[in-house]
Amino acid sequence: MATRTTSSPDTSAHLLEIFKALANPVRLQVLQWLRDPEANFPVHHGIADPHEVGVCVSHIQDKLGLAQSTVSSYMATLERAGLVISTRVGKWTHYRRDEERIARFTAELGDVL
Amino acid sequence: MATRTTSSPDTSAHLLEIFKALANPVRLQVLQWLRDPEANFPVHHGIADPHEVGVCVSHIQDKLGLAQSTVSSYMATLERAGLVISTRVGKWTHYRRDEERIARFTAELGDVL
DNA sequence: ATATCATATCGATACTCTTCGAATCATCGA
DNA sequence: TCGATGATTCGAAGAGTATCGATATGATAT
Repeated sequence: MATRTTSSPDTSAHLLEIFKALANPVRLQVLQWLRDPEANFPVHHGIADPHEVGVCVSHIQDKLGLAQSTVSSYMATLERAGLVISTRVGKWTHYRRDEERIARFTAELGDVL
Repeated sequence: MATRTTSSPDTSAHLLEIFKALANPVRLQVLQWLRDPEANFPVHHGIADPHEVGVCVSHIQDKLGLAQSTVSSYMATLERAGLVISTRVGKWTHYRRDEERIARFTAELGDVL
């Protein structure tokens, strides 16, 4: 039985926010990289597996080659859209995909689009 | 047997173009209105059913209350993204959803996102 | 406490998008 | 062919986004 843990009505405004977040090549790329953290990022300093906590901002920044402030702001945008979840472990902020909400988005998109 | 008529590989660039087209409240709204032309727009002057040809720009413009040039440009954006199809009947340009491509987009989004 | 490291926020600048009105193009009817 | 009507294209003003460097916050270790 798949109980819906996270609840949020996916309003039209929120739908728009998701599309805006995805309408940028860098953010879209990062989201896709995060599908397979081990394949796309170096392992983090002894921290548990990346599927748990995610990938820290510095690694994403290294791979993108953009300013740190830029990356931070992009990740915040993705988080506001509900596409990623941030977890702070010590001084590192890790981001991982919110698979549940992404799945719900792609699944229900046909009904609302 | 569902044969794929329209072929286009849905490249990452095209995916981005779709998201950009959808990342605007007006364009998103029009696309949703076009799901049910009869319910959302007045019937056009004797022309066949709106599912065939679609809705003409003037009707969309009336409903939106934006300048005609603006509406025209929005519809062109939606068309470039492959979300609508335009059909010229006399002096009227009609737009309807490209249901096949929209369906493919929503169906395959889970794989690519 | 303080120095240091990872992130986040702020302020500026360049670029893109939104939206308009005016000019142009296309089609129909007289 | 001419004038009217619908649509597209063009050029401009304002709003929003991308991106940076500088500064601020939060955490760790000394």
